[in-house]
Amino acid sequence: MSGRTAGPVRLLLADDEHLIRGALATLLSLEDDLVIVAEAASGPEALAMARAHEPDVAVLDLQMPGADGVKVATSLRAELPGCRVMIVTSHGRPGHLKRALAAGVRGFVPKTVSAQRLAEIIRTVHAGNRYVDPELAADAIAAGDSPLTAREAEVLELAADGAPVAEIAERAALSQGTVRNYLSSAVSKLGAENRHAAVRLARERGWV
Amino acid sequence: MSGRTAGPVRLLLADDEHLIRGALATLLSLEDDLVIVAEAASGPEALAMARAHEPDVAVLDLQMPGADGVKVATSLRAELPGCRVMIVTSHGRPGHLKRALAAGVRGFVPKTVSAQRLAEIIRTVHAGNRYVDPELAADAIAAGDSPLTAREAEVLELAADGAPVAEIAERAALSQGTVRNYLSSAVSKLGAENRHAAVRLARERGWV
DNA sequence: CACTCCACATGACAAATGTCAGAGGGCCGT
DNA sequence: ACGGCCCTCTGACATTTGTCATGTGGAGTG
Repeated sequence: MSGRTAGPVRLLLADDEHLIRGALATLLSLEDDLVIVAEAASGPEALAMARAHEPDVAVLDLQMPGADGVKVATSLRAELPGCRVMIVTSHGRPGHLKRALAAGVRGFVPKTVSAQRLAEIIRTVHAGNRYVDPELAADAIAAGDSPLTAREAEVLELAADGAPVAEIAERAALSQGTVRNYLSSAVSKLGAENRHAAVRLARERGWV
Repeated sequence: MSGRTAGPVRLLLADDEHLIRGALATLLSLEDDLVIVAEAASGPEALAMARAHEPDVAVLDLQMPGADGVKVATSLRAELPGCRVMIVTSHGRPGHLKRALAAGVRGFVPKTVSAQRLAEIIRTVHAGNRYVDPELAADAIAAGDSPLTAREAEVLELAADGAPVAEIAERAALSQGTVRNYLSSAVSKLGAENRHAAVRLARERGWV
């Protein structure tokens, strides 16, 4: 019993880029067994549309205003367990994949695939299977697990926008010395030159 | 005499995201007066395709592997003066617009427009007019001109990836003291807290 | 229970960075 | 020719980081 037993797969399409979303909607509609029942241009809108139309599969862009694809996926998972969620993205950072999988996403594909291929993957996901782009999966595996402790990651994240230690300490409710220690250990664990390089590395690997 | 006097507008479509490019190609083909004569997935490929097919209008994505849209536009301008170039982008930073216009780009639109609208804009550009998304234009105007001197901008750029002063000094062939002075004045001109915030600001406004 | 992580802290020191003042030379416009 | 920018440099100083040693206390595990 995967969604409806017969009939077309009912899709929700969410992407803030009208051009892409419209084009995609047209192309996917060409497939006999796929029908777009709703479109959205932002995270919250996607959520609302999903509630209203209860699609079989939600195809979400990763980066949207309001709430990103993963956040939407998390909410969807709770509210509409019958709705499979898949994410389509331009920038395939390993971290996004990890977060997405943790949020119960069933499909994760880069926008470099063809519409044909996407349609196939939608069917795969609808059938109850999972699909992850092999390339992205390989990256994620190569990146491995974060060597950072929770606090180190938190402090590193607060340091991301170039804030001085004093501000980080305040925002994390830590002493400045502690912040510097965490930063220092994070930097050395990542083998980075300084905190900024460390932030970049951690971002690339999805550890923040 | 703009391109061919009659007949359909011959288009080159360049975008590294197969999904988008394919979808776009299909949608634009629906317009009677537009025909896609070539597609490309990278900067160099776009250039090669343009040489081979001499399209009337080249629709380029801003971010592509190999060479970004603006670089391609610059080359195209030199090699195929008859080919109008327009840029389509997801991320509309004012700086990109400025660079694009300087490279002789005739149209600059965000991917949030509809395909219908894009088709109209393609016609506008083909007719010899220019088109710039009003929103992006407003941002660019609001950002104004850079208050940074050439050197300040250069040093700030070298500082962008978190390199230490010593390295910046070496790469710019300046003394460390000079580098710190430039950095300092750039930071104060931009009203930033530190060099990193300054880099971010300058990037946003297209001053680097 | 001992052992090992982790969170959190302090204090001290070296290195990097930010800020000032000053100073010479070049280019441009009036 | 003069004043006004910009480029370049130096030296000195305060502040901010990065690094290290070291300590306490809690949580989890063998």
